[in-house]
Amino acid sequence: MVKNLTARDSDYSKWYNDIVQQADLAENSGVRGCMVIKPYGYAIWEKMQSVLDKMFKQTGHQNAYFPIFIPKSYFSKEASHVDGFAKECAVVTHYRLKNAEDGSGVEVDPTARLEEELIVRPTSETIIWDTYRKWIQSYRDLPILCNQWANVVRWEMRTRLFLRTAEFLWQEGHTAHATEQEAIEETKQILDVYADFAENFMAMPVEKGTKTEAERFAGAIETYCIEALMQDGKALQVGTSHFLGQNFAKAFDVKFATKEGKKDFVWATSWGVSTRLMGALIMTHSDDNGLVLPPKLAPFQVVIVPIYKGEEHLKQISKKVEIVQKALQAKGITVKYDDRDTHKPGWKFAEYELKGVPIRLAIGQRDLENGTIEVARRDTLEKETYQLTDIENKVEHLLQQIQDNLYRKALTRKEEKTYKADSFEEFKSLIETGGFVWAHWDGTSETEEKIKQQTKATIRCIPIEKEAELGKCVLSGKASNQRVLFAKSY
RNA sequence: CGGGAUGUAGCUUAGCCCGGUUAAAGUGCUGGUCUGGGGGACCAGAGAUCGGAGGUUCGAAUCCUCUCAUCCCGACCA
Repeated sequence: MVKNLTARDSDYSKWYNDIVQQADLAENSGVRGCMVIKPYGYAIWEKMQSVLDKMFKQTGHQNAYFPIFIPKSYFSKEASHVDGFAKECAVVTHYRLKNAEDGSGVEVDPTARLEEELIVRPTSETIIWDTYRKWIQSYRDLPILCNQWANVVRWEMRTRLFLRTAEFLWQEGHTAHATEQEAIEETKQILDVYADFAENFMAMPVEKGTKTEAERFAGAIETYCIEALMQDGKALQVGTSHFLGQNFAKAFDVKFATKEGKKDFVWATSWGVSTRLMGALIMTHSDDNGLVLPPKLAPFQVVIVPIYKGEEHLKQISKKVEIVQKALQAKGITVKYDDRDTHKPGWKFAEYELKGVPIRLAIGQRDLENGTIEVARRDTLEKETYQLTDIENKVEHLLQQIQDNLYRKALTRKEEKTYKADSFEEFKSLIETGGFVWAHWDGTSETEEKIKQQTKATIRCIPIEKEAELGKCVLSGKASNQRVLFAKSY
């Protein structure tokens, strides 16, 4: 029987869950709010990691690793940081189990209580700045440019696979600088790296900007972000880069001797992207037939399906396939040849479509006779028969075309769903429709909050390249010199 | 934490209101035959202490009580 995906139009979030499960990306686990990332899903994450990791290294960063546990006392040192995370921290209180006396299994040994409780990291600023204090004495020790790939835990009430889970995987960069200017530049540089990655690898257009005070990272002076628009018209924050000022340096007493021999606090940044990118990737390109992957992030870019009758016939085809496969691999194209006899061609076609493989090649008797191969592209679902000659160049070209086409489609969709509103009535109805709405805002948290209460829309970001435009706040009517980006968000 | 709902085969569910043979179906799984250019057909099989505990009854998946778990809505959420 046909596995049926829920259609996007009938129930978007069910469609999303169906894709995650049926494309073998992830599933819920025995632990509430925590997911199992399955091999195929993890392979996509590994692709993302390897691209980003290269980008971080090219910009001078090094990887390191800091502990998953943070002493409670460290956590208390930066006041707003505590406020931001306290409500969703998992806490380790004991270090030993024992057999229950009634034989019902194991229980926590009450005599093994930790003297100081440990927080499972929701983010690592505190433990890292406690460490940086020891690393930094002089301006000569700066800058420090570290990144870590790690898991973090935030005890969320409502979770969704990839988009919001209690445990998730991410990278967190933590840098230390001698000057404010340098730290701000670092923050912006990383934002550019994220935007570059989103657009050129994920084929996902983003808006760059800064967060309002209400949406800012707990402990940051300024939070920069990239925001993407999903197919259902809701925004998703996909990356953040924070200028932390001297907040953590002061909280952890990290000072350095300047060239002039004076003491000053160190300037800091932190930045991260997480497995939420997987959710963004799914919701940006996929359709009612399943996942659609941009070639640059697909675990394998091409799948080859043989169509045959009997073992002898398969051998003949496999010989031909081997030649094609080698030619493609020589081009650096990743190929999977699925010659399993346990599944039929039709089944395989549907399966790889569901899994978003960019190009499918099929080869059968007809092709053996004609020296051809069938080429199907996932993004448009078009099928064409190509001559085998020079197939590797044709496929290489097609992969690039698919990558470009996905970006163009996503960009068009984003532009179509981006509006300007000049009255509150207009604003409300556009927000209701779904999409990005540019509107004037008077700059106060009160207005921001009122708008949120009335429309559920939040300010996603304040654009960086400021297009000065005088206007009046869409709610209060007070003067404003710039539009900001509103949307309902995940 | 407030409101609502659901637990029956690996998965999705029927049966429950109105108690009565051996708990039903689809899908998935195993074996076989035919098949093979878009999730194939047929045949034969395996698979469930009906979430758990207690109670009512001659008899409980079904009724009652308690309990556990999960899901949805709200609140909360860089």
